[in-house]
Amino acid sequence: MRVLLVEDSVHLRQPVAKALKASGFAVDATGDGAEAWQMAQDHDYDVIVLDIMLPGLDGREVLKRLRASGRDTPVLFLTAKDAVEDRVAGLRLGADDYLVKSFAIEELIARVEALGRRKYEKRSPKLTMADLELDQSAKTVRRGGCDVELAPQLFALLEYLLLRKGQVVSRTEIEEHIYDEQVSPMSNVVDTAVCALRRAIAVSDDCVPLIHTRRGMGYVIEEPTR
Amino acid sequence: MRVLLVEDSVHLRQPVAKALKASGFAVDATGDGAEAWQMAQDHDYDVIVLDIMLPGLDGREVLKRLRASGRDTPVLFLTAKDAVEDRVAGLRLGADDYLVKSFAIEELIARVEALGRRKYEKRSPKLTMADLELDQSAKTVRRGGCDVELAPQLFALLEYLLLRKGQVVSRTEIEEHIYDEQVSPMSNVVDTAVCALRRAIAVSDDCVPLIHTRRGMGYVIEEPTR
DNA sequence: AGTGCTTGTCACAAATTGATATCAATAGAT
DNA sequence: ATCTATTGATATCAATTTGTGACAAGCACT
Repeated sequence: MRVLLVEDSVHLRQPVAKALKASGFAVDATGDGAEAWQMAQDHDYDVIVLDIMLPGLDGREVLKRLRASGRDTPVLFLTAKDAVEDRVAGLRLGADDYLVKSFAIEELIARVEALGRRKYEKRSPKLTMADLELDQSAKTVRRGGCDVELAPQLFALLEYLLLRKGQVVSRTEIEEHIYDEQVSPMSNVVDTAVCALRRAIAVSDDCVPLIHTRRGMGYVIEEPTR
Repeated sequence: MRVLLVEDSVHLRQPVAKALKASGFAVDATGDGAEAWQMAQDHDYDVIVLDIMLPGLDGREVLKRLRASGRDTPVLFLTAKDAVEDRVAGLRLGADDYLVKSFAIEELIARVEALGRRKYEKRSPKLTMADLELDQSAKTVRRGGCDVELAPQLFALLEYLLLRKGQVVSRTEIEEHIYDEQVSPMSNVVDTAVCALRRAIAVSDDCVPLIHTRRGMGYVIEEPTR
């Protein structure tokens, strides 16, 4: 999942970005409203964390433009004040959630996770398919009763595939959701990651393969009905 | 929109129910956890507002059961205390939002509306014809409940034919849409592709042919009405 | 109407091209 | 120091292309 973090105070932005990354998100961060708007146009983020008070463009304005351009990316507002009318106004503008500053970082994480899930219409933090089970909040994976340890990136990949199970996911889409900005173009990171993930979730010899290749299109994770 | 309100304190339940009704929601209210669970099973609510502290079943427990039974109804938690770990736990259980008691009623309304709206905003683009179904974004095709795997070019061809269903499409048009620019003039790529596509979507022996040739003109994809 | 000619269409197989899997080595992070 | 991520090279595999022959439909001429 890829998150855009917009917050002008470096003292807040840095630790938050770090914590989000530690939770397995790909994070792009900026402190400038106009730049944020630009980035949001360039990429379809899974969640946007948006400070209201910003240099350049105001957070509200960024949200307004975003909605006007038809994007329905979940947005979490960061508000300095606790005034009710502010929150209500934010929600009516199309924000999905807000936090009052002085929040605990773990709470922000939990909310960003919840919003991310919502984008894919999943309401439970557990993703399953056949004998495979992934718990988004506990960050654990089991296959047929066997615990599987996945490196963060592989976990993120599996999570993304599961969120879109049954759908063919292109390399580009994977790249954009799993990795943040610095991705070198002509690289086979995705291939390699898929290869590693396949091996990792093949817990026993008689394991049905779940991740299928659609040549020229991408990958699908699908029930082995066939 | 139908809302289930679960809150044991009558002093809170009554005015909230009234306000929700005034905003145009159909409201069912109860103060008992077990009863709430029962009601949630009987009816597929658009939003559930759930107090954590409840007689009978605990709010958390209700949510857990709800998710376990596969319901993905949006849930808004009402928490008495402002303890961070409580909120985090709730969100991790699959709640979509929460409010700390002492909230303003208009804020609750705004949030319930936001949650309810979401449910009806999703749709994946699908092209269909007879028992054939093509999902453009998932890049999947089904024929009469059977998954069909199509190579990229065949997929593109079928997509194009479906976009122009009922119309006769010339070879040249197909060439121009499916193949970028350069195709050697005297080539039968299109014929070959159509042939392959016909075979691919003939999933069973008693399949009506959908792609018809118009001699000297091109191809049409049409309902077998005739 | 029937016969043969012509042209458009279909189906197959072989060849080409291009995409993908996997490995091993390096760079980076914890 | 160990684990993880990234890269590039290579072997493998599958989709697409191309060429060929058979086939069917339309046409003209008898």
